[in-house]
Amino acid sequence: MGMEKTFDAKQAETRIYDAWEKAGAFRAGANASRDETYCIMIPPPNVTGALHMGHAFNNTLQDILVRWHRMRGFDTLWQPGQDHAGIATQLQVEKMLAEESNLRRTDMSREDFIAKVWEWKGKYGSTIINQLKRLGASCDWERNAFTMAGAPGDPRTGHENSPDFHDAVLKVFVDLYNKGLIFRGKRLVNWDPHFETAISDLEVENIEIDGHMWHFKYPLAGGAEYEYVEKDEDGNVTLREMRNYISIATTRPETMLGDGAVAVHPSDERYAPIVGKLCEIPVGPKEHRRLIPIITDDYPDPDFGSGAVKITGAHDQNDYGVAKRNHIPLYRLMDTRAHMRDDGAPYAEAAARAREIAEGADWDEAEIDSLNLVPDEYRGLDRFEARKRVVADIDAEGLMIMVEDKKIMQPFCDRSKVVMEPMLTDQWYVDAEKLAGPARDAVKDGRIKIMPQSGEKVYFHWMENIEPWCISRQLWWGHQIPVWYDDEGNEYCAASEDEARRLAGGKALTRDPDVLDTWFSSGLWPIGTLGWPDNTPELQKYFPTDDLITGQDILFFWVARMIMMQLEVVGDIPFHTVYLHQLVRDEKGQKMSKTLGNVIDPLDTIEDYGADALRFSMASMAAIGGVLKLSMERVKGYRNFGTKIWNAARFAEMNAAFGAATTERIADISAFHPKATANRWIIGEVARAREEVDASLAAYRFNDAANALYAFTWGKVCDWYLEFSKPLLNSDDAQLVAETRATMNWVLDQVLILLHPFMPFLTEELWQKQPDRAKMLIHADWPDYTTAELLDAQADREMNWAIALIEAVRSARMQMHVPAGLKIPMLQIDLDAAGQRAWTNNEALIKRMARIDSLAQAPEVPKGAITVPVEGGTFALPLADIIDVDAEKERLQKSLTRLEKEIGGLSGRLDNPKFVESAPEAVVAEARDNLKARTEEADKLKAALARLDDLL
RNA sequence: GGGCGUAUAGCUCAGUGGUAGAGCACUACGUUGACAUCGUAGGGGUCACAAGUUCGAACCUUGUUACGCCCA
Repeated sequence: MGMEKTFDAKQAETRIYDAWEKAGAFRAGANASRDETYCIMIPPPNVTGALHMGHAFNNTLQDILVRWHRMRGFDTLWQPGQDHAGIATQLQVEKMLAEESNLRRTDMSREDFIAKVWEWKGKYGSTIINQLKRLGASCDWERNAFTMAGAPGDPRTGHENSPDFHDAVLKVFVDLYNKGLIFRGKRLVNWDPHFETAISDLEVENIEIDGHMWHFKYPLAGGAEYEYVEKDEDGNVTLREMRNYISIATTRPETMLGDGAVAVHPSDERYAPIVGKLCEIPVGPKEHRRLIPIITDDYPDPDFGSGAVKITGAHDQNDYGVAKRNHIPLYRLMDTRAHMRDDGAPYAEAAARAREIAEGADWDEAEIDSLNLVPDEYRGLDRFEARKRVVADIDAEGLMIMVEDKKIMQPFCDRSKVVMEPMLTDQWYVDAEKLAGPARDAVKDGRIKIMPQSGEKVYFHWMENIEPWCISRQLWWGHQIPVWYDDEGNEYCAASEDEARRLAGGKALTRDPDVLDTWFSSGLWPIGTLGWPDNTPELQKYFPTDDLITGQDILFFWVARMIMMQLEVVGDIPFHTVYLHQLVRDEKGQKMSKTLGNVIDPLDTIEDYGADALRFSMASMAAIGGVLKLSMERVKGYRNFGTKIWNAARFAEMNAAFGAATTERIADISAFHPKATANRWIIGEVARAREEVDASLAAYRFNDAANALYAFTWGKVCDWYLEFSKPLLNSDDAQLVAETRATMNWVLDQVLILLHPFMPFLTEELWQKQPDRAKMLIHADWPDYTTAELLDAQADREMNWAIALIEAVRSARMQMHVPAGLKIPMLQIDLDAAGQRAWTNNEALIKRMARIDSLAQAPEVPKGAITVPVEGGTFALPLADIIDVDAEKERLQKSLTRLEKEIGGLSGRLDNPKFVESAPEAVVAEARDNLKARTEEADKLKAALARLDDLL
């Protein structure tokens, strides 16, 4: 009963994975045989997540590194876990509640809602973990961590052994607060009107959309007029007219209601006559039109639009800066849903007060914030509806100059996809600038290496322009901020309410309702998962961790913050190397998105081609800094590669060289010295492959490692060695048969070992077909033999000579249309000693593979024979009956042309005295050798061509 | 507008100063006892463009063009 013809991935993968898990093969320290540790922290997927190609790519690379280190005997930990993903998870649960019981979050208490979230997490939160298992990820799942572990209400399902992440997060908050690195302030934040929470700068996506730019007249107060003069570059007057207004352009007319000023550049002569005067916002009830001052500031660009801009400090980042500099009030127009405010005094009252302020009355921030300057008829409207109404009203009054269609950049919230609204609110901030210094230095001085190197440049650029990090979110699902307030608004920051009350001297306290940005907690991932603040054995052993493999897109979100926070909290770097990879795109290079419909689900791919094929594809395309364009054709190709390996093993098994049928094994390769050149040769090739794979992986060149394995396994083992082995295995020489079986058995084992990190399932399945395994392949010992030990230079030369001869004969046969099955005689014209030895040692396999039935000596190439030049000699194929003279001439001429081109290049270089002088000796010597060899070969071809001419 | 990149075979991409590579696709032939998810043999390149450095440039420098991503 032999092996099947193909590997049944569907049937085998879960079985094998279960066996690994059951054996505890992934546990921290499993298979450790040395003191060195190796640790990777998984970028924690969201509990709401489902595996996409980005995860598949990211985790394939991690798994390759982890398996490689584990097999090499490092004390290895791949720390898994999940992120509580504040907004995403809250949204998911709110949706579920709405569908199931038509309830809104606010219909229940915060505690009850949180309980629902935990319940949801217990039910659905492990989806992605099971998917990672399908991919073959060898994480230590018993240590699965969770960024909300230990928070109130945690029932501990799915992360039973996670350290109390919550405690760590609160401790860090309190510490940073006490060091003055966390502060609270009223600033303009990015506000998500859908989720009604602040978000950080990084969570805003600027997208260019089709918009409009409206140009309006802001009439001067009291009907004043001025002479408006426009000049061209040379100072010639191009327009001169009397105006009673100033022209203002805006993409957001609804915010006009909150204008606090109109600003022009101080050097702008056009408006010099009216600077300091008041103008009227052309909207709202006529009798209460608000007046605002015309001021100067460097912000307006005189060449853009009219050169005058309206300043709405509470609803635009740039305007906010201008307003702050010029003491312009920040009038807030919208509520948390970005509807026009519907609170406070009637418009007439508010507008009257605003007028006093514009004319110089004193004011404070609290008063300004309470003033609702939305005219009564717009109150409660959605901002976009308000925009339409404002535009229509101004137009009706004849104050609209024009409206341009324009591409505008609009900020969207990356989660809710609604237009972000800048909003003036109280929020908590981390003083990121203070944390940035040490984080920058860690990369600058090389303690942390970021790959590709361009990532470092991007990192520095961001670090040098870093802004305070807004960390409070107006959500319920998350780490609630550990700050309490007394009746007078004093803050008490402490890790527990008891502690806060002690600080407050027993006063009644209310806790800040906000929660922390999810990235604040994931920023503590490296230490938090290892049990910090307790000094656990794992923390001592695995921290700092080694490699961080993650997507380029979260360099700022996560990587930079981890570096900043770990350095601040424990004074050490979180990892040594950051490997940033690109997003996975479709084969045309487009982002995969639901709207484009080009999403490839990795689970479908695994279903169709097996996890190994997907993994190998990702590895082979993971060039440093490259874009990964995934094509199913490629995955299919690597599925075929798996089949090829499978069949190589099958062949070996049929020949008693693999599996249960194995008769010969090699205990110590360095003490094994086979006789046959082919056996000696392939052993050297294995050593080459091992060195190449190790060197590539050490340099994070996954593609080089994968491609080296592919070329070795298919191109050397299958294409040549297995073919060479056929005559050897059929030999009458029992000793020869035995050594070939032993060699083949060893070679296939090495193929399985070296490929295991890339294709763990198929290789483990094959490995276990041989019953005498001491350990599973996942724990097999990674080899350390070298070419210095195992490569036999003479065998190498001989086999390469034989391969070249076989290829030359095959090529000649094919071009002469010799039937593939036909065995033909060959003549040896001349051959040096090395060639002679190579022939004698490998006669059987050369004859078989070139389909030669006999070799005879001949003094010269007979007329009508085909010349086959090789290194150190010439062979000929007497095909007088079959030969097509023209075809042969064409064949020879083609080779000759190619050679002559090469010869031309080589001699050109060698004739140049400067080349001989300046180039390294080795390069010159190589060129000379090449020239000599090429010239000899060309001479043979010329002679052959001459003989053909004789025939005619 | 600023920053970071990319441009090499029909496609997707490697390429580390010494004269061009892989996979897929394509063409022809082929079931010879591992494998047709295969084998054998082929065809295919002005390395975006221009200038410079160098004995020598796909590779280093500068500029141009086109495209991508990030930030405003």
